[in-house]
Amino acid sequence: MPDYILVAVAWPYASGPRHLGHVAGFGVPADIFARYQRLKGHRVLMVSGTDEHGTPVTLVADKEGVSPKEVADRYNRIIGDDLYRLGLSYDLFTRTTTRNHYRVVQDLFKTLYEKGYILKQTTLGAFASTTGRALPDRYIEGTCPICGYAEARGDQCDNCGSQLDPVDLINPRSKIDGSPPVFRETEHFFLDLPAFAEQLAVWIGAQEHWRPNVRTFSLNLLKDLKPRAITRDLDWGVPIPLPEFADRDDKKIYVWFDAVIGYLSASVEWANNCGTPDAWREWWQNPNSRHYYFMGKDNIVFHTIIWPGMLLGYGSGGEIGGGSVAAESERVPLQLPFNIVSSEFLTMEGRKFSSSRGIVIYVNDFLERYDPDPLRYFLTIAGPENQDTDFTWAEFVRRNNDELVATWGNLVNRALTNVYRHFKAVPQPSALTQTDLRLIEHIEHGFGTVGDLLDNARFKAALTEVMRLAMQVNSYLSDQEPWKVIKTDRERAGTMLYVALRCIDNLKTMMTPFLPFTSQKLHEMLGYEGYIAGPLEFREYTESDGSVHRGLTGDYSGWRGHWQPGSLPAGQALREPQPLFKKLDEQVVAEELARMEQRASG
RNA sequence: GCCGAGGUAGCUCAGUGGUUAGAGCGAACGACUCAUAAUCGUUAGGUCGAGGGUUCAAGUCCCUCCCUCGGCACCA
Repeated sequence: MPDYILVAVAWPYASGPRHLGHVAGFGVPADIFARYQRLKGHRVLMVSGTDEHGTPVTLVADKEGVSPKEVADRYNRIIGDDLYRLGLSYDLFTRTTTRNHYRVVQDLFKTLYEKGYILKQTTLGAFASTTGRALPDRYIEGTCPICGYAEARGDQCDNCGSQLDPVDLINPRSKIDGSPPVFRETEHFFLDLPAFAEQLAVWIGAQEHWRPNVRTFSLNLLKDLKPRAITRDLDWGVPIPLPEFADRDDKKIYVWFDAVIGYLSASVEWANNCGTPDAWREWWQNPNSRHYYFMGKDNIVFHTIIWPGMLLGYGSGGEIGGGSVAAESERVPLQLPFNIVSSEFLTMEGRKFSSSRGIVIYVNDFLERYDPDPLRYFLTIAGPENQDTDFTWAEFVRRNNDELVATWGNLVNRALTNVYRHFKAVPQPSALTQTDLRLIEHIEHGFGTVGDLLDNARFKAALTEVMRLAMQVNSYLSDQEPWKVIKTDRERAGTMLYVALRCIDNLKTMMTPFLPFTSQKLHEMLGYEGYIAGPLEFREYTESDGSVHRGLTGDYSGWRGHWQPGSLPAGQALREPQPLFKKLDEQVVAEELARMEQRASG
């Protein structure tokens, strides 16, 4: 494996609080991966931020009578708090409204434009007759000209499935205020995707390590590539960096064009924040680095076609800056993605998440009442890794009580309680039996098997394997019965408990990517000092124009943990054991369902 | 309509052409009672959506059909 790994996490959209489906799709898997790779000793750069431009933010702002920036500020804070509380170990979680981001986005736009990959075309656009704002196709509804369905969307009829053009709708109206739209010609910039079709086909065709659905889906898209508009008639976005558009408030860069560039701009910002402005090049201009992107399946096209197309087009041209500027001949092209880890969707009690219908569990709401590690456990073991999966409260309670608490929590608790009661410290082992050695070896073997699964982004299988190992330690204890042996042979009982603790110490390391909070707690109970992994922190960053923004970051270089068998020192004093997890009352299910019903009807 | 994904034990899901199709949970029985009434062991439970085909061999590959879900590019 290479030394430099970029963990690029999809940017949550800042039009509202994020729900469990969002963090299940990209946040938790990405963090597990990043934490694991750091424990392996690799240089990991994990970046993301809130995606703050685009129509939905302006709609929320209009509705509340505030500016889009105020909406973005609010949800940037709420989402950042969510991610912090979930322990998502970003090297930088920033936002798309920074000067740095604008500068990098404009550089890419300009470079692509100068190289001829951005074309200007005139199209017919819809605008609200009331406010004059542009209406994306999705925000127009009317009667379907094909089947007569009265609530067809501007781009597609949900009834007959036909693809539509909003101009063809009968009796079209704005979904926002019901007024009829006006159609007029408008000029836009288009990314010339067909120019990259051949290169993309060769590249994607060679990515046999991608999840099959990602690869197949992307190859299919290539069959019919069209230039894609990368500007919008909107006042909220990154300005178009061409003289005739610089001061225009009615046309900005399309939110998705700027959002994917965030991976790069956040890396550049991170390097600046660290006082090493060229450090981002170790990931982006290093042919040996590997870039992993984490997202929900709805974002695949942006990460396998559009962003790679932009990167190919940019090549070694332009210079993003942030330090020394290399001569053009010495520039290295930007790295393409190595893997696109796309997840499916999480549904909620059998239904699609829907904020408007109250079928939703917001991350901040969830974390008010429950701990982050049980949620991380559930989202990993039962999350939408390969197919849509369903979140139900009954299943959450069961997974927590019958799996997490019963198997892993109880193993830790029973072992530590025994040791603490009789020894207060890691017992000094005497000669180890064949059984002892076999168990230790078997658990240590897990670093290989679990590690391989994590390298391949098979999080569910990896966690299942760790749980299986925990069961074997439980089995060992039940079989050896140190609590009986101690009455006649204190030395042998101490040895058994030493064996169990040594296995638990190793399982703790394997659990750390999945369950960082309780692993840290266990780390301390085992008598260690310092952080096995963490902590996260918020910092304020001031830019050249004086604007200040908050970033989620952390100094992860001080992590004590290593993805390898530990040598638990005999004699190390333990701290008094506490349960790692809380057992949840069955009543939680009824309470939470009632809460949801109330929200759905209210 | 087109494209794609799925349909495997009561539930949630693994399964890379090759013994008798697996795991966890649930169930039954037994053991243990150190531990958050947790744990450990044993057992039961499946014509792998239906029907054809290829093959020495099919849950796995091919075809047809049924059912569920997703995407279809100016929502992000």
